[in-house]
Amino acid sequence: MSEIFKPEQLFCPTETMLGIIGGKWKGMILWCLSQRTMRFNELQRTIPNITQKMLTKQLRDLEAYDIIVREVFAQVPPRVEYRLSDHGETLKPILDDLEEWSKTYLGKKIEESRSKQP
Amino acid sequence: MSEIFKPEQLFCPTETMLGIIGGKWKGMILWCLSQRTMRFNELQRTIPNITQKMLTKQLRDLEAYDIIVREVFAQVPPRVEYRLSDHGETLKPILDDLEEWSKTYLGKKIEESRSKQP
DNA sequence: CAGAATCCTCATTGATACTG
DNA sequence: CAGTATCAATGAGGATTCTG
Repeated sequence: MSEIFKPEQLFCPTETMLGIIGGKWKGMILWCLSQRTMRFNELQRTIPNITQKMLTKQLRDLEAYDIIVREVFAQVPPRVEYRLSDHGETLKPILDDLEEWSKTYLGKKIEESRSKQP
Repeated sequence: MSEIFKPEQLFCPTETMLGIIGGKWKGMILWCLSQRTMRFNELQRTIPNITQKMLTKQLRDLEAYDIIVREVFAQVPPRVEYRLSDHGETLKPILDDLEEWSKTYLGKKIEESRSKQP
């Protein structure tokens, strides 16, 4: 997943997708940016425990995949905004579905564990 | 992702989801099993380069998440079949959407790279 | 056939300090 | 503010051997 484009490996579309949104942080970053445009520090404050290094790396990856857009404002102090690209926007319904499925899944799981230990 | 259930960390449904279908192999395994029930060796022959250890581990994970069902037939030689659980079945439309999105994404990417190097 | 057990490598992640 | 740079830890994934 570190090399951004390996056409030989792209025979499986689902794997491509998981390469893009997978990992520990990408889901949360995309969720944040699907709400609105955010600055670097906003993202870091919003996402618990993410380090600067990780946030930077994930943002660079997503940018390379054309999922997000990085806009630099030439001013002091520096200001960099991140937002979903057009590509990224098409991802939103998918992410919503994922969220919906997960909620249902977790709901059932919690129900099950409750009925076992009353 | 190694510990199967950490309720404290499950506040983010999307992350849960990615924990379930993420990783290098789960996508392919789920895709296979969404086609039909398969035996261990069938899966290994179908999925390129996966080792026994990895296949075993991923299958155990998916089983623990209640996404697939493992059925053992008491006979010699041993026979074990894997199939999607009811939970897993609800995942199919999502996987289809992921595949669809990825195809479109890859299509645009190939188009772009073609127009840059004619 | 369907694995379990062991040992190993290397990419991902993290902690910390520094900077234009 | 928005990053780099460096070093250290972790764990996913792999190679190989063995077994009921």
